[in-house]
Amino acid sequence: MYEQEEEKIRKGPWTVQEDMRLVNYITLNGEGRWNFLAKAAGLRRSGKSCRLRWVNYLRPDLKRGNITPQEERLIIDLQSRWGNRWSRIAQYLPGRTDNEIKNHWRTRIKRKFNAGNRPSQHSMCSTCMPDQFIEQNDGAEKDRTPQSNIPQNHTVFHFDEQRNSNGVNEFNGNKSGLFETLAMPFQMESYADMLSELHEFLMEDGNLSPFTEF
DNA sequence: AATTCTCACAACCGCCGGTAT
DNA sequence: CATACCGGCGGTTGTGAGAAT
Repeated sequence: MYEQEEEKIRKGPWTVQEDMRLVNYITLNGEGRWNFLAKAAGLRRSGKSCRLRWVNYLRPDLKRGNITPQEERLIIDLQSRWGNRWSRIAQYLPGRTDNEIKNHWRTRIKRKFNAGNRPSQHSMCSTCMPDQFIEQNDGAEKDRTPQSNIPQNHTVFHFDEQRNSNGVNEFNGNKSGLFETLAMPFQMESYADMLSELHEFLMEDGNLSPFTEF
């Protein structure tokens, strides 16, 4: 009875323990094979759910902080070109996820449009999105490797870091998840630091490993 | 102070295409 | 070739937080 309940796939918000388990497992073993990963990490989650949590929230290369005006203009331009191809659009905004862009579009940009403030289409082409750049990447559409065909030194990717009034990089406080709810007193400069602190914590704690039940 | 409304976003769902068997 | 499985995508929903009343 209870054991059957235990076996059920969990849904809903992720707990700190689940986040830690997932981060720890992927850091040690890499991502992919999500269904296997979910079981191997001892998570009572679907592979899909694990992938989503990692891709949209826990990935180390995510850019945290508000969408900048430059990024917003890029989103508007790319959306006008390609429609709701969010994953494709996300490839041109390093550190941003398709989910994040989609949410931003729906909740902010679209509302602005509905209010009659729609900017002219391709409004940023001449400044931030040279045709040469567009064409180059259109031509490489089949190459689905994110960022693999993005010119490293192109100005369009030189977005400023989101900084707060103290000039410190903003680590956006999301409503739920590892960063806000961790009880540990992390003083982190970057996600990499957080990961190493997390690993230290896991090793010291001794109660949590990817293979122990909780 | 209490209630209602609005907004933002994390997470789920269903579908589709690619790959393995 | 047929089927099953998996991962990725876009659409949608649920919910917490803050603002407005």
